[in-house]
Amino acid sequence: MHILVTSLERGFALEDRRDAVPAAHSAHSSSTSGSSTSSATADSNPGVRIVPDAIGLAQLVSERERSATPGDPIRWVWNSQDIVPRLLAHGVRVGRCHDLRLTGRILITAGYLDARFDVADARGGAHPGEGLFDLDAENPGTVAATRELFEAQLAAIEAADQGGTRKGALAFLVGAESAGTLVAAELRASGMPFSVERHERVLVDVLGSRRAGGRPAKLEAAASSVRAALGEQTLNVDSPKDLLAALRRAGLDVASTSKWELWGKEHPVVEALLHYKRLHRLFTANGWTWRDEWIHGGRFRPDYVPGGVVTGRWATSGGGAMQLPKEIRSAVVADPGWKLIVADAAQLEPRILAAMSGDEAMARAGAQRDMYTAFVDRGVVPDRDSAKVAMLGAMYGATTGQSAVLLPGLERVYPRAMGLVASAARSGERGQQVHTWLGRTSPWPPAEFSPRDFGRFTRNFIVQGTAAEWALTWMAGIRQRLAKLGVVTGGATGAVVDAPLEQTAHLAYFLHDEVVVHAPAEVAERAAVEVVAAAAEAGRLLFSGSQVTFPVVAHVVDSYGDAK
DNA sequence: CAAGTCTGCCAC
DNA sequence: AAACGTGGCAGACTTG
Repeated sequence: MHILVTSLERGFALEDRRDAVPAAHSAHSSSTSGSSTSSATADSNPGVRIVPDAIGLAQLVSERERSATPGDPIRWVWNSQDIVPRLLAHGVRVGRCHDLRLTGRILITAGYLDARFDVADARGGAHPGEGLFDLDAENPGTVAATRELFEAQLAAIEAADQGGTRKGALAFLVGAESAGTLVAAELRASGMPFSVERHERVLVDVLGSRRAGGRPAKLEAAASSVRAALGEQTLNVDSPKDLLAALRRAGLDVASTSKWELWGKEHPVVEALLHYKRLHRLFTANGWTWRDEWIHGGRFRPDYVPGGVVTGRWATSGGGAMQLPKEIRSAVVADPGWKLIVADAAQLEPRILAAMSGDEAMARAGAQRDMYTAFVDRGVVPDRDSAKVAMLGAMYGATTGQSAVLLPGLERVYPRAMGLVASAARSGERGQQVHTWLGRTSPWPPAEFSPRDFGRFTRNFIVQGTAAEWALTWMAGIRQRLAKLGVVTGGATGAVVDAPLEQTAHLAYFLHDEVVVHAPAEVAERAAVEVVAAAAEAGRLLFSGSQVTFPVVAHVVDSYGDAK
């Protein structure tokens, strides 16, 4: 059963759809069908209900979720960005949804859906200028417009999947993308446990004590060391321009002040400056100011942005969540009586390439626990480090350096895999679109573009984007599996809605190919098993028949810093 | 002086 | 002044 929800400032409208699979409809003749449905009102359409606020909606959603059964599941249709966080604020979780905004973006980028259905424009298909998600109780025509948008999306997905090589891939992608919105909202709602005390220990150890209005002692000392090494007592170390000039006066042949350029240069200032840079970075990016802004109530709550990257990867907004340096991960600590499960997928992108290319030889390597070691055993590369560099170079489009040297070896042994990324690169160079495994489509190049650069982009897009699809599938599976572990501190088990986030094992952090789960200690080992199992299941769901495996290393620890 | 751009570094 | 993909962010620097 589909249940369509539109939101507004003062309340919500909700419409039941009893037909799980809509009958054939005229998604592309909205100008006529729209006029006939736009007059629908709550009175004339008994399927439409209007609730005054988020609490009312939460109650309704909760009731419907409880009534759902495995044989009669509910799929909520909405802009989850607007609605899910408000439901979570009232303690209500849902099982499945269809996100209109992210689905629309996928379909429109691919050219499967007319751009006039773009939710981002906040216009209903048949009602230009009318806010899709700005429903007014006196203007329930918006419900009809939203329903029309949904049906147009379903029709576009159906048509694309019929024409695609793998039936149902796009529908699966839309489901995974939508599930991602639920995961993202729950990640933010639950947050990652973070110990201010442990963080303080790191800062004091590395930087010295916090000093009101000033810089900590060790940071100042490091700056002084740089000035001393350069013999320039008044140098402003934080000014790249001044620093570069000072370095050159000291006889260093450098064109910038960056680490890679300093590295290896013979001069006493190098070590001092690299040390200062490390301290300065910690101070500015993850120091006291960062903590005051982002850590509240023992939780780090970054704002995850599903689909925030063109490839389908997530982005985050605020707090630098996806750059959390290893240096401060020791401050991520489980609550008393709880554990963290830190899990990361081993060599995810090479495995993705092996699976999606159907390269038998690479798939055999991908069936091994350590794919890179399998490359070495095969005699493709001399050592494991070379294997890693070569694979990354192949997926990024390296043309020089060590990885480029190793490429011919890879091409000889793994022709189909290398051929796939080379083909994607050629498409980009010609200004064409490419597709991930599940059918996410790359954007068109800008009017002025460098063929070489855009080729490298599309080369990487297919692998990075498919890896993101695997990760979405993995997390959606983890979410479902953790919910089944049930409520430990009381209440019923089973239905998602009955497992409040704060009381049961939940996802706490995500980083492309890595997750952190926060779980009561008594279910931590079981949660770790589920995380590993969800990875294997994600592999089967995406690449049924492939021998490539997706091993996950899961550590049950008290602190993120204790994992590897 | 606010807004935009550049530099450099963190993550994958 | 990066080579070799995707990002976010702080602080310096530039511009209107």
